[in-house]
Amino acid sequence: MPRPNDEIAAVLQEYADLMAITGGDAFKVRAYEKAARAVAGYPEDVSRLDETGLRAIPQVGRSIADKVVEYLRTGTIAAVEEARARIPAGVRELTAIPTLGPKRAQQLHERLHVSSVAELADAIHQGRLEDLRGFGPKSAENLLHGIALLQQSGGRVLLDTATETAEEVLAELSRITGCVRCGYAGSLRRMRETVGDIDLLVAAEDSAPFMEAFTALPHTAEVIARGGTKTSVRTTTGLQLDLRVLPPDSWGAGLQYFTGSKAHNIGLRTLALHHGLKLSEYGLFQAESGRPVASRTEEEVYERLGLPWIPPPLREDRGEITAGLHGELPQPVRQEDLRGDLHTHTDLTDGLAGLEEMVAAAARLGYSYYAVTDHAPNLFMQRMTDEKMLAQRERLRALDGAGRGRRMRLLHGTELNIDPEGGVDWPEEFLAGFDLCVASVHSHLTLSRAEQTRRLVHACENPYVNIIGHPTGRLIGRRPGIDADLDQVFAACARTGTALEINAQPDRLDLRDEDILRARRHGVVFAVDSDAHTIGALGAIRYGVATAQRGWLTKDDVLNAWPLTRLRRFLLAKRTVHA
DNA sequence: GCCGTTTTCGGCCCGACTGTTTTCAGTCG
Repeated sequence: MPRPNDEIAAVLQEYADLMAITGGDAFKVRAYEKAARAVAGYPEDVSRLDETGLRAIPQVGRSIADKVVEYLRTGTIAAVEEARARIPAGVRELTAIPTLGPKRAQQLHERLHVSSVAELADAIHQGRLEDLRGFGPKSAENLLHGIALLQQSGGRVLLDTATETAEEVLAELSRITGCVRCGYAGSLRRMRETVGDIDLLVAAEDSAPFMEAFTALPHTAEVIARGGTKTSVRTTTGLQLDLRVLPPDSWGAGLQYFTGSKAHNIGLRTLALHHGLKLSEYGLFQAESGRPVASRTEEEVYERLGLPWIPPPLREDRGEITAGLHGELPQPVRQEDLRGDLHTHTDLTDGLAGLEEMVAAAARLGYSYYAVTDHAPNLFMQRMTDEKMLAQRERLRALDGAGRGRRMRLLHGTELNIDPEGGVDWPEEFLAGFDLCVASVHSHLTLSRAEQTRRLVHACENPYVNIIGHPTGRLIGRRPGIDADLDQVFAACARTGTALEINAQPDRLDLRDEDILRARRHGVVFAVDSDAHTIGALGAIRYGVATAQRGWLTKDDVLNAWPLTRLRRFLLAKRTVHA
């Protein structure tokens, strides 16, 4: 189940959507949307706030605070119920169809009594759209197409897929004569966990050759829109790519604008207005004279607004503008800050590469230490035994000793399984032989919230458990993750000196950014781990780093960015307190 | 409905593209 903040945010968003469909005041609609976002991202549990506390949330005023109180008290909001009674849920679902927004969804509902995606498809096939003003043959075609796409997928792809596609296309575009600069923007540059479409930017005097090449790429399955500054295509895998070509002088402003997020940009524009400036994708201008002020680089644009350059993963309107104005923006952890990887596998369990191969690959990444953490025996299909684990330790120690000339030190660890009661695989005497232990939930994913919370807290209290691996167990787009009171878990981590993992595998990214932000407020430290089962998967660490950045973590918050001596002190401290 | 270094009233980001329009509304990002 979602935490109360998400649940309330969803209700507010639904109300906003329903209001938009009924043609309510657009500013009021936006007010509810903004409030929904603010509630979702608010670090405190909204269900524990009173009216005064609620009104301290940005964008929440008297009216919305009243509605939240009403929801918390009764589980429902009368105004939302009224709106629901007027607009069937299916009509709201219609707006998920690309090219169909609230206005046209409402028309379809009013005039054709369409109230679901399926009914819309029927209506189109029966030709009932034809006598509806504003809906021509092209609209009918686009809607059918959109419905098909909607049914095919959620539309969003994982970060690695998006990154790879973007890099391939950019490699093509960068080869075209006249390409001054190119890069990707949008949610991909902000490194959101999933990407709905990819925004590509090119700086060039003449856009034509780029638009031409873009529509002719092998990736391109269909051209959605084509113009002088923007062209959109859909790839063979159904992903939408948008290409914008900008004058080279506008590169910085364009990159800034198209990187977003939308909410971040609204904040910047508002700030610009206070400075008597106007910000668009073409640059920063004097509001009155229209005289250009800055546009060539992002740094320049931010500087003229009185801000330091804000790293894209932070541009989510989570307070980064205010922090920047006050000189309180964190220096986010970078991939080059990582000195090691603390959760990896070999072919002793379910990894695909041998110990020596994984170690060699890690050494090539320039790490100064590296932990091997194969699965423990309670994950029965891995057939782990004490003997196998001890034999691996001997091999690893030999490898570590043999590498005296090399810099990278090896740590022997394991990935323990947290059982339903919070216990782990081995007794403490055996655990004491490891340099570090990761402990993860692999089974019993449907226990109650109270049970999941208790088991994680109990695992934290084990003096040999150093890191909680992929804390929620979610698989993006496939599995929601366990239902636990994460704030209680975070508090337990902070209290016991247990780190939380940011698992870098693109289908996990667990913890996720918003939970990291909350955990950080509890004083938790983190480990950004690849959880690699293959040599190639070691490189996924970049997505973990991005997720850590989105959670505002500095290198001081991340234990595998620490020198080995400090890391060892952290690992041993927990055992020492216990002893 | 929210908000306040121009404001307690009157604003609220803004430009591009599409499709259906003969001048613009809707959608999107």
